[in-house]
Amino acid sequence: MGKCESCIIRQFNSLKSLTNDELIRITKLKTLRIVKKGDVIFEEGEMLNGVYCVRKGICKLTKLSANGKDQIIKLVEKGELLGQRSVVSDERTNLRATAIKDMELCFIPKNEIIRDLTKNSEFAFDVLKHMANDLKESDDIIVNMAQKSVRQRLAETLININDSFGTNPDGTLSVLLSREDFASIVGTATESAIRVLSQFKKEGLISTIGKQIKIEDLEGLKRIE
Amino acid sequence: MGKCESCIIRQFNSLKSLTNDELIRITKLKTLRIVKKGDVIFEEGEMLNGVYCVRKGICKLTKLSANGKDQIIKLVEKGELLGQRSVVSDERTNLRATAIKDMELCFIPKNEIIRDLTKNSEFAFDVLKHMANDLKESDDIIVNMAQKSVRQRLAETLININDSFGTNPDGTLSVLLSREDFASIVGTATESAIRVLSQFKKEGLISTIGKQIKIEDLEGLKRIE
DNA sequence: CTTAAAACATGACAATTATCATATAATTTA
DNA sequence: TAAATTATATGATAATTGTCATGTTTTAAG
Repeated sequence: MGKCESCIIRQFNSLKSLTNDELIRITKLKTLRIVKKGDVIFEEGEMLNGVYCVRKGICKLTKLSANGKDQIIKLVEKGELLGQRSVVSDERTNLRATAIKDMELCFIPKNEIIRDLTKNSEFAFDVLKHMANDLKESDDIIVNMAQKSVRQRLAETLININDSFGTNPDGTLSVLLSREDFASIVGTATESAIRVLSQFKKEGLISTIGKQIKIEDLEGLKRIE
Repeated sequence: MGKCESCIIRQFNSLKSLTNDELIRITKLKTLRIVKKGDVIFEEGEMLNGVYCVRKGICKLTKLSANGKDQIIKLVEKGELLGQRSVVSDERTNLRATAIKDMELCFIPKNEIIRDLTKNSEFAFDVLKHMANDLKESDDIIVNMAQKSVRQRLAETLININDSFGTNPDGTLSVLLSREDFASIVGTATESAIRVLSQFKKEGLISTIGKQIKIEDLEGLKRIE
């Protein structure tokens, strides 16, 4: 297993604010976890004993609604931290994390993170900034959920995935989601999501190769308001 | 103007983690701001030069949607801090703050807050905890918006306001909101909010005295699923 | 390769919610 | 106090979205 000091991944998250000594400590304490597509990394309501640093892959954070449906709150990709909120609050997780692609995760024990948070205010400040950004994004999602149509939300979801995760060589979105996942991001019935995607296809905004989606008219999608 | 060291309000927010020296510095730098019901404390997109500590009153945080409607994201009451997110991120505000009752706010300059955040890791950690909690609440709201009906959301809103802010001596909710405000919390048309409230009234779940609302059957409201 | 299971797709219809119109009550202003 | 404005209320109707049924395609398992 590699050393945190020389790991590039940490440049993308708050761990970049740790000192060399702190990184050396973490290198000794961290454990690697390999997770396959579809596997659950942690359940909603679980007590987390640390945070995960995502080395490879992508996962979804979901919350089970009272009506039995899952709502996807966020997609987390390589470079991001997973579980900080629960560790910071010293509470059980409020979300479930499920791998969307095969993943490699570095698990860093809670005690070490807490220690660094209280000792290294630059690190604490950086984690704070990241959480502030998450909060802003969540607020935006609330407004979208409350004020926009399924059609608008789905168009934005496609645009966001395209922007954040990019495309494969053939132009299809690199993150492969099921229609149910799309419905779960947008907060609608699976059938409704399928229907709107079919509509987009008819309008020439997207094309599909199997369940892969390719954006054909990004500007057109943006124009859906 | 009073001294921060002896102010009770700060026990309710992160300022309680400041040292006595830091509080004395803040006392000298802070300014009092009096705001009347309906007044805007800061606009969406404004650059904030500090944070507000709410000494008295309540305000709403709203975001303007693309369709021109305001969405209420959060109600902030006495004891809470206002504007930390923007100050921490060093970004313009993403929300507008409007007083719902007459308010008294202590304004603490940004530099001082940033200084304390970087010097005092206990303070930084505490602000972090508060933001983690805000984030969790926002995630819950997303799920509610996405998965529950207007009727359910409005029932929950009444319950939350009752729990968080309590009632007047006559039993009516102590926070007086317009029907438009309710619609803006729930994310629906004003007419729809009015209709559902009328329905609740017919069902004996609430009663109204003018625009004041009194919860008559809390358990009944909770049963709406 | 064949079969079973899961995911995708679409029609028909019901339920929810938005919009527009209009009326009444409450509040503010002149 | 009267007039004007704003907030509340409700009906009628349209638009959106959900649910159930059913068929097809894709994927996984044996």
